[in-house]
Amino acid sequence: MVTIKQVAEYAGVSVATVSRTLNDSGYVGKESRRKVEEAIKVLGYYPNEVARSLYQKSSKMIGLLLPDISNPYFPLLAKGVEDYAQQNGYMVILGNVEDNADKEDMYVKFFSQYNISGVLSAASGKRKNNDRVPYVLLDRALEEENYSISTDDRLGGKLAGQAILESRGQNIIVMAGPRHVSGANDRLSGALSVLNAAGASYRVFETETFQVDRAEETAQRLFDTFKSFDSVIASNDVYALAVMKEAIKRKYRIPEDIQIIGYDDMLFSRLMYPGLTTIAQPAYEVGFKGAEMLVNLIEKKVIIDKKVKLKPELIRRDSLR
Amino acid sequence: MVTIKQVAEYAGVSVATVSRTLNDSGYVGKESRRKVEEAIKVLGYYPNEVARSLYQKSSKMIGLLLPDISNPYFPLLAKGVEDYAQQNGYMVILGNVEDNADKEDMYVKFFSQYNISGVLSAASGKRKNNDRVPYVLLDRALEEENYSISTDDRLGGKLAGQAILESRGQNIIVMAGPRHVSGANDRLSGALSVLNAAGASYRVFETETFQVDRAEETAQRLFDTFKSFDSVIASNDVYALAVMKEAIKRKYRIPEDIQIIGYDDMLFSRLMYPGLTTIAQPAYEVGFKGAEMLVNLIEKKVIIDKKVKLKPELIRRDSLR
DNA sequence: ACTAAATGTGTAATCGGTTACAGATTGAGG
DNA sequence: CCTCAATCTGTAACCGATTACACATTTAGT
Repeated sequence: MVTIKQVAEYAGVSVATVSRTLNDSGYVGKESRRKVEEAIKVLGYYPNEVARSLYQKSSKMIGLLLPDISNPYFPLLAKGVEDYAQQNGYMVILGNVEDNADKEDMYVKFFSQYNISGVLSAASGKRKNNDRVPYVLLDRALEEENYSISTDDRLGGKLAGQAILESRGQNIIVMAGPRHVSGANDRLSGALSVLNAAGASYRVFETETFQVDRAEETAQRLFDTFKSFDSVIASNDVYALAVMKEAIKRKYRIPEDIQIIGYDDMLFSRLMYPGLTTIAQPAYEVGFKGAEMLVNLIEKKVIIDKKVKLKPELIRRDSLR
Repeated sequence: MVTIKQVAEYAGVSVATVSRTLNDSGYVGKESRRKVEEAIKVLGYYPNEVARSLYQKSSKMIGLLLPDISNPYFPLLAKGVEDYAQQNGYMVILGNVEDNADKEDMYVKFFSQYNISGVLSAASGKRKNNDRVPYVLLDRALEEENYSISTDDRLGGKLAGQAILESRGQNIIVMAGPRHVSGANDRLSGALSVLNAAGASYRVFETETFQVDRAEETAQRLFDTFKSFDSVIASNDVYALAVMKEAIKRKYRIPEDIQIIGYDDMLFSRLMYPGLTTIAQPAYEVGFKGAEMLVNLIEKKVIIDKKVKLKPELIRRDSLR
């Protein structure tokens, strides 16, 4: 690796001058600048970020904490983060924390060992942000006064409820996601508020997990528990799919006999037959805007909103009448 | 942040002694060790990796280059990498390179600026590995003599071909993935070898991309191009799904009229109705073993196989007769 | 022409670790 | 009791950058 010292030597100036040229800081004479630029080009020099970040006590890296990369929602979010970061000269460090507070702590410690300049967290943990590092919450707006980007899940729930009402759902099953996921509660309460206002008749089906492997079994249980219903508001697309599969297996027609609405809009939701009507969450945008907010925080720019809520959107396909 | 200097001071020894205690290197007296450990505990000290890596010219970070995180195959792979890394004290830096050689170069440069100790790449680019950093290829075993972990795609293709033959495919369409993806070629040639050996009649349908948004359109084109066929070997699960959807839309029954086999085994493949029979790729394992190989390379342990090929597996569900 | 401000440059300290080297102490063997 | 090796420990150099400070040289203003 070529160092600043070698550049200085080649250019016939001191390392300070090279550094000033690199960072456009302080005064640098015309001729010196030319010689330094020449040397940099000839030697193919680029600065060592480790040395830089040792002195600055901060590197151009941001940490991204995810509860589960294999859940299809998060890769999209990660892509948004990565795109913004990359465009602004930051690197993303990935941490898969699996709803495990210890793992989360471990990562936060790791991060600080590497002088990471900020953290983006979609993980559940309520960190007491005693470390001075900028922290932005993704998709988990807690009550406290921290920065966050999230989807308006209550609105999403309302949208789903409205869509079902508009397509004349009479006998509705509302699947409630796990209680400990705050977004799931908001969706439920949003949906119920609309249903209640319209005086519709519905029943709530509790599911205790978002785990994919349990989806099929849960769908079976739903059909076994409730005899007759004509509409299902699923807690997410994976469950919607499982319900759809079970419905078709049991010879119901979709949407004629049973209509279904999902939540998330995963890529396969439109590849189903019939296409799944669902509430799209702007996962990519959550990631992108989260990264933007974090970088602004790091670079101490003004931030208008501490808490940004993005709007979900109804995607009409064929699983509603 | 508490530094080694403060620890030394508190313990009443020199920084060298603290460092020796931390790294179990050189001689450290019993009493000194005790005092240092005490001080570390009291002060809550943990070493700054940036400083360490500046001197060592290598950090405990590995770079992971992915062509597209939003493609559902890669998150699983990433999880495998992340799990192994985390268990062995390494951090993972994510780079989404999108089949873009410039972006890949940019990342490799980024990585070297951060003294990254190794790179795991699932990206297409054939890097002239002139940098001395350990490099392991994931799922892209090139001819050259570099390290790699990949799936035996030829075998996967054969498995698919055999499965179709066993379920009495008469008139087979084989979808060829993009030519520039080496794995896609291997699958194709594997499938064809089996089909040829059996003297089966088939036609090859070329697709030029693995992009998800093009899947539906491609499936329509397939049906428009070929009048009659009873079996499809799809280039991956997304395409298999799109073909299934189009088939159902056109009132074909699956698997009675048309049977379909996919490739990858994505999570939604079993949530379809009918469940998609497919060739499962051990994505998680590719990631995990790749990380293992890389870490062994970094730590200069002996490596038995430079090129590891993992076996794909047939997952029987309901889309074959 | 004379002073003050603006500009240009190099030396050395600093960031927080690791380690070569030297000097001190202890212990074993003769 | 002496010698030599083994064991401990501290000082200082080093990793590759940034920057405070001192000093030199221009430039501007009167």
